[in-house]
Amino acid sequence: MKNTVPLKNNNEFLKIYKKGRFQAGKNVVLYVMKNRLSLNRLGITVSKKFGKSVKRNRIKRLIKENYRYYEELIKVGYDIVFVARKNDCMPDYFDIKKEIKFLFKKLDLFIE
RNA sequence: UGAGUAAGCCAGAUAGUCGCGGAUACAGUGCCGAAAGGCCGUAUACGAGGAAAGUCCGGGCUCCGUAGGGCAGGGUGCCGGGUAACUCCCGGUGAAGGCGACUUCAAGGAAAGUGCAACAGAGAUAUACCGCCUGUUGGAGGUUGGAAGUGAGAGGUUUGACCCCUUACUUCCAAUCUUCAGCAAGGUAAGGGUGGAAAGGUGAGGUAAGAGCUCACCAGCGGCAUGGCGACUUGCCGGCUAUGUAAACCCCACCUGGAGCAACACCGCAAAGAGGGACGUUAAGGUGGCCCGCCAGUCCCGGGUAGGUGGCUUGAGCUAUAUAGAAAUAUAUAGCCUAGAUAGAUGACUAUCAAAUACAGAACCCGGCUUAUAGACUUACUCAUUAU
RNA sequence: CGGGGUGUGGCUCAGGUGGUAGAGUGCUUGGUUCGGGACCAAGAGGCCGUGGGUUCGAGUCCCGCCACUCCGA
Repeated sequence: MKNTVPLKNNNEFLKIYKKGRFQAGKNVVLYVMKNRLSLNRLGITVSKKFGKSVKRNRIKRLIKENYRYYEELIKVGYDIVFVARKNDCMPDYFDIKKEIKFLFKKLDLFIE
């Protein structure tokens, strides 16, 4: 991931939840805020309520993989946070892919 | 063939494309830096589990100055062995369950002492309500004996009265038996009916009625002998009966200082810990409950950062073989190096295999236990049925 | 990652020393009132988080799980 660094601090997450734009999907919620850098910063959050550690790791990996797929197609200079939502059945790779495409479109992040 | 018991093993594989982590090697007159080095790039091999989980035990390691003794507290609890250690493992003993293979068991002491045992029941750790028996008092009835009276008969003296004998009936007295009622009386604990439990069980003798009162067998207790390292087994003898509960206090034996890698050590940042104040050798303080012992300093106060490095993976390690042992396990030899992250690396897609799906993700490290778990396989054994 | 704590009527909590599980509030019914509230009386509602064990008998004692929650740089 060339243009992306991970987002680490808790207060950065809080800032994005408070001031950023968001769009909710079935399995994930996407928060987006402009930063003044020439890169994107990515954060993924999964709460303990989602499941045990295997499930939490699984959803994180699926989101990361899909972000990697779309990375070159989206605009630069944003903080992006994904929040996994608890659902009855575990989503697979293609569910997440579809949903992330939909969310990016809604928040107008694709390069024209 | 069916049903079952025990032990063990695997935890998708192969190929391709993209992606992640640390390690090693290489390269670029690349970027940052005074340098050490870091970042970017390429290649190579490696990269979660049988439970990584729960954190229930044990140990290593680190710090608390030392980690000593005693008390308290906590833990363990049939016997022998294994181990660094254990609440673990192996083998055995006993008890319980199963037709059996086999499984399960916190399995020391209740005769050191204390506590508790609701309700029910006559009575709850010994008692005596009912009952049974004896004694005694009274009533009723039967039998026997005696006395009196009446009637009848016979006899004697006879006019008769009267006397004697026999028999029947009535009354009274005594003895005895049966039965009923009572007793501030005694004996008894077989029977009643409650309860989880009523001071051994069954049968016979015995007795006024009964009772281990006596005897036989059984259970339990003690002693001796036998076999065994031992738990214990088997046999003989003795006394004659001992409620349950110790996952109630307790007694006995053994073990046990506390805290945890967010321990801890070093570096850096910061106006600043190389600071200030208080107490002190008769004392106070520390030793994470107390005392003794020991120590020589101890205690209190105020700000910020929450960064980096080490600890961090070569270890009670893994594999193979041999030897010792019944086994757990130990020893020897040879070979191997097999995650080490720090917001936290293993993922995605395609194809093939009949199918790829369970529980589930290392965080200082080991040995166990417990719990979760789709499917597939191997070995040994038991029972039932059929055929030979 | 490590160390603790708590689960009892719908809700907030007692009971923890083995012997029929209780309080307040809420709910239902009746009374009182013209009606409501307040008040009075009666009642329902619990296998004490869950699975075993010890015991004659566990909410209580012991062991294993589950859920929630607090603390530690």
